Amino acid sequence: MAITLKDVAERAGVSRSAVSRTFTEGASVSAKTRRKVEKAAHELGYSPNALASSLTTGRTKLIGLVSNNFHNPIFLEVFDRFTRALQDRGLRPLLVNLSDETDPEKSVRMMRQYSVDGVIVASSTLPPSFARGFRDAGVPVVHSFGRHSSSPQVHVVGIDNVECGRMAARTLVARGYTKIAFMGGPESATSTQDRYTGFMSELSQHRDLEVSYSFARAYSFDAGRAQMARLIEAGPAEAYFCGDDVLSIGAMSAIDSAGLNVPGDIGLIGLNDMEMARWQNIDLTTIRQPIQQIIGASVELIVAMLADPERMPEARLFPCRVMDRGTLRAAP
Amino acid sequence: MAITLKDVAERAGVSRSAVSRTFTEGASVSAKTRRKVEKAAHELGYSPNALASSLTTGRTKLIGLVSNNFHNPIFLEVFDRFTRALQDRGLRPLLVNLSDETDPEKSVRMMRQYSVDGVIVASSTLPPSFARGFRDAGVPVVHSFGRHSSSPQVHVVGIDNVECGRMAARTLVARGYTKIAFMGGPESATSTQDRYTGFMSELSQHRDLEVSYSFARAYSFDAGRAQMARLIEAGPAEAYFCGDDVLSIGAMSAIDSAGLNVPGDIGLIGLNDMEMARWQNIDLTTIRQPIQQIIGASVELIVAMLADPERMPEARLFPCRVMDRGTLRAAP
DNA sequence: GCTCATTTTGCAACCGGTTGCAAAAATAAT
DNA sequence: ATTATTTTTGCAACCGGTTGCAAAATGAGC
Repeated sequence: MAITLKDVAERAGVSRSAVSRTFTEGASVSAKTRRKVEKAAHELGYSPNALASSLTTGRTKLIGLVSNNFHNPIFLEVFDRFTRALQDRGLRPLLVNLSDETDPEKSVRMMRQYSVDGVIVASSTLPPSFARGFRDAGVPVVHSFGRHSSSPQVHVVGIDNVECGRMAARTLVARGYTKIAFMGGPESATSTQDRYTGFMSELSQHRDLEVSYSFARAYSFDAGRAQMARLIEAGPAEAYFCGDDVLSIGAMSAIDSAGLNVPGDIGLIGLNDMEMARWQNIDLTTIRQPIQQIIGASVELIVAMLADPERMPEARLFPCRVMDRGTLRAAP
Repeated sequence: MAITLKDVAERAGVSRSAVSRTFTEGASVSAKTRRKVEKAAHELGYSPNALASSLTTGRTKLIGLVSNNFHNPIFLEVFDRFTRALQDRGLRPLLVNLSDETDPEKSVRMMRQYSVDGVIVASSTLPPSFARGFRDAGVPVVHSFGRHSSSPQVHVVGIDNVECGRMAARTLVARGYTKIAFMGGPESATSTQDRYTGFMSELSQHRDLEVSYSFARAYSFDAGRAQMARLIEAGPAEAYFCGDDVLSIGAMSAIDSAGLNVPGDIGLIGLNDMEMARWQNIDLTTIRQPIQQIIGASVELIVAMLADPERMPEARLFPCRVMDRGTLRAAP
């Protein structure tokens, strides 16, 4: 059915090696045979079988893109950017949706079966051990949006969530709020834990403030709305650092439904700065995570690992900054 | 480096064929050798190379998932559903982002190089000819969210956009609006064209109504907001059928910014019923597109084509219905 | 225990490419 | 024109599996 190397070779009247060589970068072929081969290939509509060649070269140009965040709008941006960045480098993303899969072993085996050249784990909630599973199996891996550590075991690209927590705390204090709180994402997420740590550590220096915290059951609108409704019921704080933007929007909606006003009655600051945060009817004050750079660096790193799999793991963290919009009151 | 069939065979003291057979469904192996092989495989941590086996079997279990809608929040739901549905059947989605790629030839060649078993084109804007390119290359293809025709050349799964246009028109008329308009997505999108056609054809029967139309430059928040701002400037209609939900939300924002009120001053009805439409601070009246069913049917069809590539192309259309929320006034 | 049917097994060829190596051809040097 | 050097070419083996076929092993029946 499909046209193979052999067909082209016969038509061009050369050996199979000659054909193979015309299609591989930097191989030795004379201009004359190259022309002959290209002509034959074109006439037959031949395109080389990438998978067959991967057998001998050991390269598939397949990159596993593993995520469990298929419900957070920001991940549409993430997938868009990742797929483009990979495509630009001639790599192909093999998508793995972890949403209902709990066993890390399974996805490791899966990726090995398809002999991907590398894996990008894009998740702010999975523990470092997950990415380590790939490394242990000898698969180059980069954990994007992951938790960093001083002695990283795998490449991590993302932000300093602890510092972001501090930044949020400082911002709320600077705006003169005295009764402030953390409304985090799921407690099991590493990003939640780190943001909590930073937030609390910064505030521990201010003995005059009333500080509290709670967690939503997921990074989702519904969870944010439900949690904020509970908080309002119990008597809310003046301002909240929400786990991320989508939680903030959920919280906003609950505040609205309770007949209260943002930022008049309750101030909110999110994290991510997803596209939607800029929508004028949302206009969320939030901490901007430089997605584009994180993804750029992630792809760069995975490419570097293809060349040198033994490369020492590093953590690349990008600075975040507050995007001041309409959900916090002005500084006093 | 990696463990191969041969390694397992040696360790188990059997032939390579025996090992291969224990790992292929319905092959003839005695219980005894199967035990030996499984033991050895487990000890070595062997997992078969899916790509190598694809060479002889002609099956990669790779499905190309091609889309150009990486900016519409609804597509996060779409990707989530697709990846899960495919995974559940042991298939792997190979993601192709068409956003900045214009040449269909190129993606066809790409898919052929990776010898995907089939392709799902998930797009409401690409013309039928795009999917046909795959079919012509001998690749099984399903066009999800695509335009249907009476004599489909490829499998199409989606909705009847013309009928949806009519439905929107009927709804607006039933609510007593007399000055109504269509604010479509990009004019080049097949979905826009069809919805426009249906909308207009339904309204052509009502000579007493004032009907107008315009198009936004994309299915996006910004485009919807900008377009509605223009319309308000020029003197708006009483109610709009917007190309999709994200356009509606953009429009809502513009109406809000102009100091007008939804649905008091301007009524809106969208299309899709994405998760966000249900958010209480958006609460969009919209026409529900049964995404889950569309995706289920798409995957079912692609699987069916794997078994029988010659299967006659069919169009599977699912009915839509109006989700009545807060952006249209009640019937008079 | 022997024959015959059935199951299990290994051999070897093949899938569609790549690549080391030595022979052949082209080019450069004398 | 002859020889030395470089480039191009084809052969053959290999990548990691699968599979048709015939031989070997097993089991049934007598």
